Amino acid sequence: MSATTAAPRDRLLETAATLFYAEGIKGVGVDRILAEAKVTRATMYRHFPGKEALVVAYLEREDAVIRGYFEVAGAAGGSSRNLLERVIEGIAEDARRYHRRGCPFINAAAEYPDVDGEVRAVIDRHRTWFRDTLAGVCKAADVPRPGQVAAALVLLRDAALVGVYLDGDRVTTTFRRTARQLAGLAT
Amino acid sequence: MSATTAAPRDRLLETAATLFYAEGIKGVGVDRILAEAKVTRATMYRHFPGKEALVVAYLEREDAVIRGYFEVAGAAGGSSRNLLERVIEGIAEDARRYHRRGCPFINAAAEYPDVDGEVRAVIDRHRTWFRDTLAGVCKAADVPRPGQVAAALVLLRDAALVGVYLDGDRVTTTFRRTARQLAGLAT
DNA sequence: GTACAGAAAGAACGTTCGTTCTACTATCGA
DNA sequence: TCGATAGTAGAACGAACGTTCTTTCTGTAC
Repeated sequence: MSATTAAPRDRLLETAATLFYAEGIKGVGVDRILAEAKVTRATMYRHFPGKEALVVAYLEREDAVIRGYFEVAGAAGGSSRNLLERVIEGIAEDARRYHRRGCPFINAAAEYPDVDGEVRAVIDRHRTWFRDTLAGVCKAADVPRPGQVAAALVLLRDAALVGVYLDGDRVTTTFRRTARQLAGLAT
Repeated sequence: MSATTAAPRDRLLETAATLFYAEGIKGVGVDRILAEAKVTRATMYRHFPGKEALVVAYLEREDAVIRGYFEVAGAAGGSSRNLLERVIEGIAEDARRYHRRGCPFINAAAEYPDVDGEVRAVIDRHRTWFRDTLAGVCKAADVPRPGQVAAALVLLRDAALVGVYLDGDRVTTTFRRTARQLAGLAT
């Protein structure tokens, strides 16, 4: 079972995602992706209209993974209050372990200023979903002013991801403490 | 008095700063900067060793502006508690009015993954200064646990800048409310 | 067996990238 | 007046960019 066992399209997306996240999008050329994915140019352009489509697919994949986290956490049972606790803990752990280079969506937005582009549309969809989902969790947990708290938690998650990247792990402590305080959880 | 009155170096930096912030760094070529600044290639390479030096100068300029804000606010007098209030208000206003495309440093970091590069060094210096300065303000204002509060305020400021860019002005309300609450100010 | 689709391989397109270079001109202090 | 300095103007560099193309191979379904 060689490294090229997976389907070309999957290798392409996997490689692109890794490189885009680690080195920035404009900083990674198509040639580089093709070489590391061991996929030829023609194959890539059969699966994706161009580089930007690859970027969109990368972000949509990222979005799907995060939605998956929430589905698993929601299905796991436990009280609503406990779910809120696990969400906060999950964000901190995710930042510390899997997103040491910051938030893929925030990073991509830095490189794509055009509000009307497809890239920004994906980012927008993800953020809207996240904000709404978090508000639902807060409401279910009987948090006073759930909308306000959810909005603040969204801010804090952005900050936690940026903070781990630029300032190191210690911000996760600040994130946990601040988030729990806002949500009215035991400190 | 034509548009090219200012010294070439100043025009260069002004133009580069505007373009880098508005469109991202890797997305803006040297040719573009030269054309809009009405400066020739040779002149640019006389003042700056290369594009990266222009990026560093852009970020250092941004850093200097923000330090200037704090100097003015500090010299203006008023109680320490009032200074803390003005700092929070200043961050919100700055995000809403002058940084609608997010934080220049966070955006630049998204495009420069190399921790050892000069770009990341400038970013690091800025963030360290900001964190320390904010801790000093909190301490002077007799905020309980000033270190913790300052750390949380840094997180919130990152989030406010990102939030205004990607979600719109309404996050400044969340920022103000959350920041004031953490700092123990009247809501 | 034949036909067809997907993938591999690689040449080539024109454009832009950052950078270097030469040559000419304007300014200003020594 | 001379010579250094800084700016203008524009050609040119090799490399990388994203994209398109033709050709060959290899399965698999009819």
